[in-house]
Amino acid sequence: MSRILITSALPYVNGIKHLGNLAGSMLPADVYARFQRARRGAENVLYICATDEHGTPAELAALEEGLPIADYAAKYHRIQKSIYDGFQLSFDYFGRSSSPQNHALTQEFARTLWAGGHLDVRTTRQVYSNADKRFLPDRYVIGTCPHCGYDRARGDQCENCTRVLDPVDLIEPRSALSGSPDIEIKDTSHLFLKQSAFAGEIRTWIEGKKSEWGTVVTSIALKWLDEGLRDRGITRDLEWGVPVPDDIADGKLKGKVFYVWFDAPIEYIGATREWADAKGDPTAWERWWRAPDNADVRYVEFMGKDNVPFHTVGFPVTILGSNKSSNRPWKLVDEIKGFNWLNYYGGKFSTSQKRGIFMDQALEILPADYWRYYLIANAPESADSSFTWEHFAATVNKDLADVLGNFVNRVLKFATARFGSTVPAEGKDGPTEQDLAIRLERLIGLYTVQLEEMQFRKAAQELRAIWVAANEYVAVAAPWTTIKTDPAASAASIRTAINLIGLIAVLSAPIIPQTASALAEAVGLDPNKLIWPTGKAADELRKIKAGQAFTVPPVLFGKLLPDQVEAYEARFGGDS
RNA sequence: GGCAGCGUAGCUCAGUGGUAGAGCAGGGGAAUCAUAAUCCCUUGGUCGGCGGUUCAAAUCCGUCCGCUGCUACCA
Repeated sequence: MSRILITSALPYVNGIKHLGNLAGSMLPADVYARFQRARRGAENVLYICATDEHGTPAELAALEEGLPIADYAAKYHRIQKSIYDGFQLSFDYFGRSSSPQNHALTQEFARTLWAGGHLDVRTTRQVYSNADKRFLPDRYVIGTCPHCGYDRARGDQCENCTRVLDPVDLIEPRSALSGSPDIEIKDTSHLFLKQSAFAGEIRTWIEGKKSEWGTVVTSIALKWLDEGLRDRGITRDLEWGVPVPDDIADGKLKGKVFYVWFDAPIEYIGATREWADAKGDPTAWERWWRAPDNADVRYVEFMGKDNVPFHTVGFPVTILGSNKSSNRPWKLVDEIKGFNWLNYYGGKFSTSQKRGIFMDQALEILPADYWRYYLIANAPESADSSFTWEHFAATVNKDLADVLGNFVNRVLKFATARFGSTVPAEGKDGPTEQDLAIRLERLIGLYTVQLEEMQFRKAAQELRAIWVAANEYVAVAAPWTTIKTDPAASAASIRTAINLIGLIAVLSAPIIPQTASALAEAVGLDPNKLIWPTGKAADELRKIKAGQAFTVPPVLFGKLLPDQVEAYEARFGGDS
């Protein structure tokens, strides 16, 4: 059995993430990981994620909270982790890009790249703020736009006229942090990754993946290549980060750290090493990441479209460059699943404007499965998708409460009333059960293919179709009618219907794991041992035997009422 | 400005050359086990506009309009 390595883009440590981050990388990756574990065994799947902790925004956020950056990063790592636990994200390990493991790996990659001639030192001119005592990234310099006169233009781009700027273009430039005009342009040296040398190799690679990867990914990657790959600075003048080792460039870069986009993808490997160390098997990470021991590993990355350039160009250059001088090459990604944006009422989720829903708030309102189902059924796969409370409520009420929840409830309540609390033994399967099995076999096949191909919207549609098929079965079998004339037939229908609940638990588990566990427990299955169906559907419908005790779980999904929807809109800034 | 993606039924979206599809909403019916839930049937679209290629275009090409995003020192 081949193994699958899964990573989702590292959430930035800067505060609490909103639902867009969940929908566009972590949640689909988790669904895929859960599906693959059920299919090929948990030991053949490794799902890795981590907080991305370096960079200017984190340092500034720490200043704002009055915390040392290390404490700030630790705090938000902890907070994010607990929220992801709440959403049932089943990381095998959730690491930190500031870990010692990542420091070591990042420095090792840099040394190898330096030795291989893939890095060089260049002097750049950078804005320095004397008041803030730090270099400022372009966007943290503000001033008057030379083109349109907008007086709060940022150094990278004017938000008013959308023109791309250089900080030196600005009239009356000042620091965006302190507002101080006491800034100057200073020379500073940085390491550059010679990406341009890899343009041909990257293009060949991307072209080869064109039919396999989605348009979001390949079109963004090819756009960068078409515009010409530029070499990229991979160090910064900051305190917090992975230090550039002294043995690179004769110590000329002493005191500088690597650019967050250099060390963040390496943390995929770093976090795997954290995982290996944590479980006391310190070389286990290499069996996933390095040839030849990882020959059976397929590596899949999940990310939003903003991350695509770094995963199709930057990180691959790091890997390919290092591999040129290694007899144990690093794993290059096999498949990239990219997502568009989840919008909020057609606009962006916005922290500053208090629009949209943050993950901690979402969990306060409703359990994880409500969000997980909605976000997978409406995943921004082919285009941006838009969250509205009306749509959310309609989806939850119809699909989860009416179609799934009510099915379980109607079957188990009727069964308890007529047959007690164990699965009845009477009666035999007939043509109705055969029809059901034929239908399920087809639906399970379609659903499995969609999950395997990571078509999440379609997968959710197929899962829903399975729930509908369950309702159709009981409507045709009508045990409430047959109970009057042919109690054995009624018993057989109920036995099949209870097995349907068990099967639904297995099939639903990747998307709605908490509900799946509740269903499994209700019909006497071990929720930790749900195996993906591979055999005949008819056999799947006979797994739960006569005499098995079952319980009626509390109502699985409540409905969102119109006045609640209105209240949420008011609270979260929805405008309908 | 340049580039990319999108524009299909009231809503959310499939469909990439061969007689327009799904779910929801709307309408009709059945059933009464169940969270008044379910099941069946059904109304509804000149596939953004215009032009072209083709025996045949939602699908390919051109052009225009609209929405969204990206444009490399935010990540």
